[in-house]
Amino acid sequence: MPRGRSERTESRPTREDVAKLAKTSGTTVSRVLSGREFQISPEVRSRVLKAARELGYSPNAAATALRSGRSGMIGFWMCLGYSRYRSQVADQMQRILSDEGLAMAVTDADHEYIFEHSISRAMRLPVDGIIAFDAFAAAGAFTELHNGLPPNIPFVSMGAYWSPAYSYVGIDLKAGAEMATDHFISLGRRRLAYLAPWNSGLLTDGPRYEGFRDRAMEAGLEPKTIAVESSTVDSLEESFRELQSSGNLPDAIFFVNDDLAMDAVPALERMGLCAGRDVALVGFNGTEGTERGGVPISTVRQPIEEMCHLAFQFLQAQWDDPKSPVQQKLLKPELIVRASSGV
Amino acid sequence: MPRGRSERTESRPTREDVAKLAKTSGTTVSRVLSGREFQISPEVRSRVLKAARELGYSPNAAATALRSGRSGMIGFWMCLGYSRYRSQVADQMQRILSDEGLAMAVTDADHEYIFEHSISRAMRLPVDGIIAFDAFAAAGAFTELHNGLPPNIPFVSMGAYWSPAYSYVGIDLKAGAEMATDHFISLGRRRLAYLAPWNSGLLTDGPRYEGFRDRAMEAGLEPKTIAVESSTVDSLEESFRELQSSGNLPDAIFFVNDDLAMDAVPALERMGLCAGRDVALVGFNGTEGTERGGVPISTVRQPIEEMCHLAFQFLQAQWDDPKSPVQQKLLKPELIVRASSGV
DNA sequence: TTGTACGCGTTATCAG
DNA sequence: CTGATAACGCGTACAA
Repeated sequence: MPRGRSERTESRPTREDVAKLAKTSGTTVSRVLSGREFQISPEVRSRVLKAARELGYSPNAAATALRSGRSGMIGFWMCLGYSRYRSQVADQMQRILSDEGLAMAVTDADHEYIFEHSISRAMRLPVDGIIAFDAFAAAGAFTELHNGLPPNIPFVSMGAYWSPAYSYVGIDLKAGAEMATDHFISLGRRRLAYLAPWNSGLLTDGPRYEGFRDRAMEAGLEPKTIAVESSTVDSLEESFRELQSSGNLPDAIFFVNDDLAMDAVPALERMGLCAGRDVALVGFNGTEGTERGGVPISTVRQPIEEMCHLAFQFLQAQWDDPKSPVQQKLLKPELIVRASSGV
Repeated sequence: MPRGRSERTESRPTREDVAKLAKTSGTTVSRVLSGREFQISPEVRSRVLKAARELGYSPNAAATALRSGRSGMIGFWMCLGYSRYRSQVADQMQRILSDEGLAMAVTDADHEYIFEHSISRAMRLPVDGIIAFDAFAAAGAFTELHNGLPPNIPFVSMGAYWSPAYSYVGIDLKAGAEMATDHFISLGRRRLAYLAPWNSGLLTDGPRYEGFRDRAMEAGLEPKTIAVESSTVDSLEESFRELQSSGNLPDAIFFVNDDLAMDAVPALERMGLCAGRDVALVGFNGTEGTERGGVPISTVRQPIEEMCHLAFQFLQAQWDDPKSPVQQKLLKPELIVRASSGV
């Protein structure tokens, strides 16, 4: 279907095209389509609506954002990639923003070393604010970019990483790891291990490892680590069998995330071992699904809802008063004890 | 809200602010920061750079997009949410776009019934093109929105759903399901079942189910279905045990996705059964990870790379010539036979 | 090599 | 209720 009889080229129709077709002014077109309750005569309104449909008109987002100064979009920086936890967080944030009439644009917070590039790409989006979730270098890169100045766009980071220069809702992962480790110790477990994928960079580094290591050592125990190849039942089984054959299978394992802990149950079963009895397991994140199952998984639950709500509040504070001081809060996770750590 | 006259408020610095501080013109500022190779005297260049840093200036994305007509952003509509497959597709697309100097903004393609709302939210972003992946109602809603006109913004859908009115790279899921089913039959399996989560809407509907059902019936077999509660080992085990106790355990199961198939292996083991021997398994999507493992999973592999590359090419075609005809291609998946379907 | 001037498509203000 | 008109911040032809 060819475009209407106007002399326009094949480019996108503008407000004025609609106005001409509806025999009215551009202003009126905007008013009708704005959604807000203006006083418009029914005839004009319907003419505008008809013309807009006919031309397939939709407002130019860039122009709207430029003129109004707001886009109704929040940039959400996170690592795309397979994780139940991330998925839940994104979902929760989406829900909060949606309730506020805001939309969420997710941009990939790549890997650390190309973050500078990544950040400039993400900046190509007109957003009213930015929330960075578990984005390692986000806060740092942002600091770098603004050279110590307050950011010219509301920015909040949340999750595992943050920069002292900006608002954040952090999670005290180390405290979580300590809880899990203390839990093992109080249960009388003596051969503790911390398990993470070998290539995650989290095996012998980061707050989870540190919390585990410190508490284990304080208790006079050796803080062993287990590197796995990937997040699969088979990979776990392989690692466990190796340890078993060398007589080094732990009696308690703290996992870097719940997905691994959940897969460990069938892995142990294949070896004739019982999670909770032979080996105590504690996962991390408090992912949905850990509670269901033949062996419900003990886990260190992240306060996802609180984190997201707070992050949004911190953003709102910056809207209300651009020169308000940074707001920073460190949340503690919560240990949830279930069958997998021994009855 | 006081609009700054000559005296700036606390709002974001503009090009002119930088120009003033660097004692030059806005044009020069743009030229220096544009990245392109303009002839600028070293002194002026460094003054501009310094001033920009000092003010924490970054160009207004909306203004840039409005003026240039391009944002360098591609809107990627997909369902956020836990799935290895989706994750891989997003990653692949991100890579392709990144290589082209483009950025990707992911917006959640919600649930079907609120898609109209969802689409208008996504439209608030100035993007140079839109790729919709496995977004059920995207194509339909787009059609609705444009009332049969060519979309005023390059649009391509890819994956399981599409609209005949627009460019798409579809995947023939039904053909994939047929391959899997034929495979079972050729192996001599007679008690076939198709397994999906009960709440996915895919259990007795959609091309996967249809392909399975048709081929099973053509072979004179009863096309049974298995509804599971969730994607966990435990949930699968429960379903299997129920079937077993009523003497209805199939000897071949076709899964709606690989994640479920992978979890089925340990679930069967818990029951003393062996995947591949007692029950043949075929997954769906060809997810990374299916090939590794004690029992490598047979799967119907989606041509992720080809799909993404083609979708991008179709987008490019619309940039090169906005009135180019729609391009549509249906890709066939590929059956990959591994141990899980019986040696 | 640098600067001036215009307009991208929209929203907001202010007259009628 | 409706319609001119002035920005919003930037890219770029054109002039100097």
